[in-house]
Amino acid sequence: MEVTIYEVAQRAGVSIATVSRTLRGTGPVADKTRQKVLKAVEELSFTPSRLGVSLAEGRHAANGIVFPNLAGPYYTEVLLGYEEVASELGRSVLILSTKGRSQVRDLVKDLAGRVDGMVVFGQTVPEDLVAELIAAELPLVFLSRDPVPGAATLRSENTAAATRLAEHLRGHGYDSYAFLGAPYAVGDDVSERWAGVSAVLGSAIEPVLTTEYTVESGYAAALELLRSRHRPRALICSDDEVALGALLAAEELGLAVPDDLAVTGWDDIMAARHARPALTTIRQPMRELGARAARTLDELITGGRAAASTHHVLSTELVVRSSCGVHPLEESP
Amino acid sequence: MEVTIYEVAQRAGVSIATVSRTLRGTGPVADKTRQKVLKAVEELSFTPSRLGVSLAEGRHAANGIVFPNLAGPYYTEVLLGYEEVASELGRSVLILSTKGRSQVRDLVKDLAGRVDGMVVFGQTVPEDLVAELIAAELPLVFLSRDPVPGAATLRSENTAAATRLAEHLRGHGYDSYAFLGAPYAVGDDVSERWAGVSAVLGSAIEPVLTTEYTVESGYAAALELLRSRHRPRALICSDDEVALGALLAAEELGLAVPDDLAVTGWDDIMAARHARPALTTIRQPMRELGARAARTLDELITGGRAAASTHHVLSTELVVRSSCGVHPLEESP
DNA sequence: TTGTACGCGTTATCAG
DNA sequence: CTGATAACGCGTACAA
Repeated sequence: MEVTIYEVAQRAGVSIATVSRTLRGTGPVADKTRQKVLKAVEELSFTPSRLGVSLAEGRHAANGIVFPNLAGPYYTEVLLGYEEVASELGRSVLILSTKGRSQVRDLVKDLAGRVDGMVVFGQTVPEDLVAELIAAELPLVFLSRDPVPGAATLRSENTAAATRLAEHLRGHGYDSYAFLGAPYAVGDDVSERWAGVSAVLGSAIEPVLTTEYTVESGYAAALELLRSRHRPRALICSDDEVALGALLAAEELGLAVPDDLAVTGWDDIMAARHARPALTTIRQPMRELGARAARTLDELITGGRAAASTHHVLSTELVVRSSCGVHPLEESP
Repeated sequence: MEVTIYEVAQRAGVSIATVSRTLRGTGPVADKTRQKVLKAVEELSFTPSRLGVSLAEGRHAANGIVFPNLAGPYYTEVLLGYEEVASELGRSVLILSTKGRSQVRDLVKDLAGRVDGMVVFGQTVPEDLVAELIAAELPLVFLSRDPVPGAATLRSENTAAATRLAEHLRGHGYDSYAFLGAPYAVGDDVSERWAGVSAVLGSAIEPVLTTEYTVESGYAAALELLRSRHRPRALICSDDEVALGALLAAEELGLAVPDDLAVTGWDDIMAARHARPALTTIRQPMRELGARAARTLDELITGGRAAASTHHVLSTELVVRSSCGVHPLEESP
């Protein structure tokens, strides 16, 4: 098997306590003794068992993060920011994607048993399980959901941005709109976006459902919509991938964007900038979201329950490109 | 703290052995006893400590995966395929990105201590550490690197695809080429791609270095190259993101693609399809790469050393779109 | 400065 | 069918 601390102790002619002290720098060790120990460690290439350490220390030195879905740029950008900070803070990161999984409960509980705390995207874990985890006092940071007592939450601003976007489009003079998005739950990002745009556009906009937030489903939904009798003049999509699908559908139908049809997205993923026409969208600080979540979680774990009631909202930015219409003056790369 | 098996045993009026047997279904338990135990478990909402289980079982039921970088669609697509399969096989997944980290050795060793095996992208871990891990008999699957004795390897086909691509471009009649890619090491993907294209194009192609594989560095390198006196007629980029950057540079210089300049990428990420002109590229089965890696690793862990010498190469596909030139007949979405 | 012995939470062997 | 008890690998009071 693996070499244990006992073998090291024996070889160095000391007790395991001395080996532990030497390696961790806790407590005093005579210089000469230290040398013997380090020599034995070197010769046996000893590495303390993570399991043993965790069991004794009573902590995992690891965090988890739960996504609805690992496909697409949005979540992976958040993950990037998260992993970077978590790793910097000396914590390993475990991931779990719930997409298409039947045993979500078990998977989440298993994950919970492997970490000192975790970040959870809204709408990925059933509410009763959420309550269970909070009751167990597991440090928790939720992303993109309404505040929960006993856990920190973090999200990007949606409603005000949606308002700005809607007003911008109205400024182009369009008279009919559609909002393209999959079924959304109360308190999630998309419901907030809908609230923002519908507040401005009123009865001029109507919601249209896609099956999911992917290029394919955006394409399919847009195709059907654009072929219908009441084709809207502008399409506000709930995320960039849906918008890219809409662009594809427009192209297939021979509709010019933005002249025949305006299209906007949300998130500002890489492809948004490279699409032609380039996509007008709302930029979300995805990496920052992940990074902040990692820091907040760390505070929750180390600092105790103090930070448990922090609820932050990161600001977003309207990025005007060309898919929403022609702009004589403004232009943003 | 947490509720332990002892409390359950006490409450049920049995020994911890009986609790364990009941919960795991190992060994016989009288029906009546079982009921008592399950009741106690329910009332205390007991969940066995993962640490205790792992220590006793001698396994983590977790795997790791090491990336050079979590940014960009390529690695995250691989991760997606990996996580899906690993999770299905009942293994948690730990991730580690080495990009910009100073203590890679320590991070990798720590990860190694938390898992039953791991997947490692080539060029992320120093060779001596690789040897160390193999010597420790840790099950290992390498991605995109030359075979290593003692570990399985898996990669996408590069050279033949590069040859096909080069021949296709030559068919367009171009006379001068540049290959855009960051410094590459022997045995990595990009060196194989260069080998393939240079074998066909000979002295008509010359390598140009970017600083990394990103849109930004592709843009910068292309800008400089395209402004030089000997502007090539075609740009073979080592990956799609570099190619997207090149497209941006061409646009800025007023060069029409493909009429003034042909551009090709590699990987077929989402943005490749949505760029205008749409990018001709080599499609790599990224998800499949991750999925296969997870399965191979599982075999290594469970099946013993049998599969340790498997070396698979997944096939790739030339995707002809419009950025490489006008095609009277062929066209592929 | 060093060593002993116990605790951490399971699983599994071996008597009964 | 059930119960002690020995691992598993380490950290650390406490004693020396």
